[in-house]
Amino acid sequence: MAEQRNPKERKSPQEQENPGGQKNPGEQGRPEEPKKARLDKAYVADTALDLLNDVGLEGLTLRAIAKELNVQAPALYWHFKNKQALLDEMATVMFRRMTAAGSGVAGEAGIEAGEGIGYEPSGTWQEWLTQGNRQLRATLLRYRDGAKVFSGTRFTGTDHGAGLEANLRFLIDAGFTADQAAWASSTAYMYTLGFVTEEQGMRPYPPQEPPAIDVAERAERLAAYPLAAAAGGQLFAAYDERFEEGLRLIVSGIEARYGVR
Amino acid sequence: MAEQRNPKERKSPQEQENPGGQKNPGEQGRPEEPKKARLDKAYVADTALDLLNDVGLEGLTLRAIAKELNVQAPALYWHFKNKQALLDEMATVMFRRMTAAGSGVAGEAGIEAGEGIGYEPSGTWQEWLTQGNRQLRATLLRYRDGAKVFSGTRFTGTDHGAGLEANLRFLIDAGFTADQAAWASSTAYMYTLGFVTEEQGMRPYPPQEPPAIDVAERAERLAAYPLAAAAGGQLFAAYDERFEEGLRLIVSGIEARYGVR
DNA sequence: GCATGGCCTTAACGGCGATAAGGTGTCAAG
DNA sequence: CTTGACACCTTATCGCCGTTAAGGCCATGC
Repeated sequence: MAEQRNPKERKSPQEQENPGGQKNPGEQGRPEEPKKARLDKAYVADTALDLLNDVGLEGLTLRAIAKELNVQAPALYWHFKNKQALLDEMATVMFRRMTAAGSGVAGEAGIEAGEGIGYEPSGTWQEWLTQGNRQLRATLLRYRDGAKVFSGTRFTGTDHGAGLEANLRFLIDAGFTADQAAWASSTAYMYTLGFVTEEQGMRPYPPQEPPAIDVAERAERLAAYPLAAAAGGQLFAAYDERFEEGLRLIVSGIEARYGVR
Repeated sequence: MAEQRNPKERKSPQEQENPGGQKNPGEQGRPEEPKKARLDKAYVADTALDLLNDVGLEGLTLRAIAKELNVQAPALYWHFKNKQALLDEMATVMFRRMTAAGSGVAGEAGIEAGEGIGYEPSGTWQEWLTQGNRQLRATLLRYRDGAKVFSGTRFTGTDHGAGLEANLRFLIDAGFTADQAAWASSTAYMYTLGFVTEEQGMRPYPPQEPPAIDVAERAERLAAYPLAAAAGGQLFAAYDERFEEGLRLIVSGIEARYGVR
């Protein structure tokens, strides 16, 4: 199944990989109403991913997706056995886009870089791991509820295999044992996923201020707990710095505990 | 709101904190069919939490909860403005149960110990943090989809305030700055939440073998990626040890980076 | 020219969260 | 003792969800 698409823009299946052949002959509808384009898995997943940013996960219904595709909802069942399968495909697309930017991160359900394109091992393992998890976070943040979609998924293909392999390889080559490599990348992965899940739970989309929780109001409610109130500002804002600091803590821990610098 | 209930068994609101007063007078139904007991928030949340372990989050419908309570579904709207409010209450109950066992963990939405009962500061900050996150994981694991219920929640009360306060206080007393304390506990919290979310996504409930993913089958699929396949065994089993190792990594990182031992 | 089968449509089902409106029992005021 | 108010629950119903069944259209291969 050598399915590869360029990740630039969402295209109908006709446009992609059919540059010469003329399908869809009886073009007689109004030009305003986009003419019905044959669907395929990737196109549907792509469209759904776009729609996700508009309506969020709870608004992402099959009917809404179908409408976006100028199609009736049951049509989707020709391409996916159920909604979860569509969500899985969406997560796979997200994953491919992340790896397209390169760098490594690995974990539980398989989350990592590589996948066909050349993962270029370069820099220290610290940079590799940090950059990989940054990349993961950035990818998840690109989509509303991205972390939930992602972690609700079980990867079915072997897409993640190559990436996980590359990731472990890199760490092992840097001097870790296989177990240590797995532990290290898994810990960072769990942290990142947990972080972004919370972040997206609190933050509106698209990422912008003000946050969903009124920091001032919260401080008042917690007046009896000065430290907690003070931490509130730290905790509900400055996600970027907090994420980076956590990553640094984990990297420091790996260095200290496994003695690999 | 000095609401404290012993966490042994689920009790109807009549039984709890009404030892003398006689409500529900005309007791004339069959003893087999449990007589309709007046509801209240805590009783409903308690029942829903029990039901959660049977049916999972996606099976936890208002109608199912109502049936468990021998009541019609709309009755729940008298006590909760909507389903999310019920889920919030459930998370609060989980939180209280965790703190009843004592120890500290703090994070984003507020997750920590204390709450009325005396949090007893004892031991090193390393033990405090480790034990707190262990406690958090154990609590989340007690309920099917516990992590999802928990992290989908925004705490409304000030329940978590006292605990967060205690947690930060402990770390600051141990020698951290306020920022460091917040970063450290937040990082550990994100890790734990991410870990258990993934763990519960992979594992059936109740926690038992075999895991949801066939390790052998997976290894075969990933035959081309020997490291990844080998890591699969590590990654999909032995959750306890992996969690502990990740915690150790984080604690080591805090020690190393902040220089507090 | 006709059958085949891939892809989509229309129709409908059961179940969901939620709302509206009305009943019933408890209890304090008169 | 009567009455009115109000807390709490019921019945009926809404619109939307994911999903299934059945059938129609149309490009293609013989």
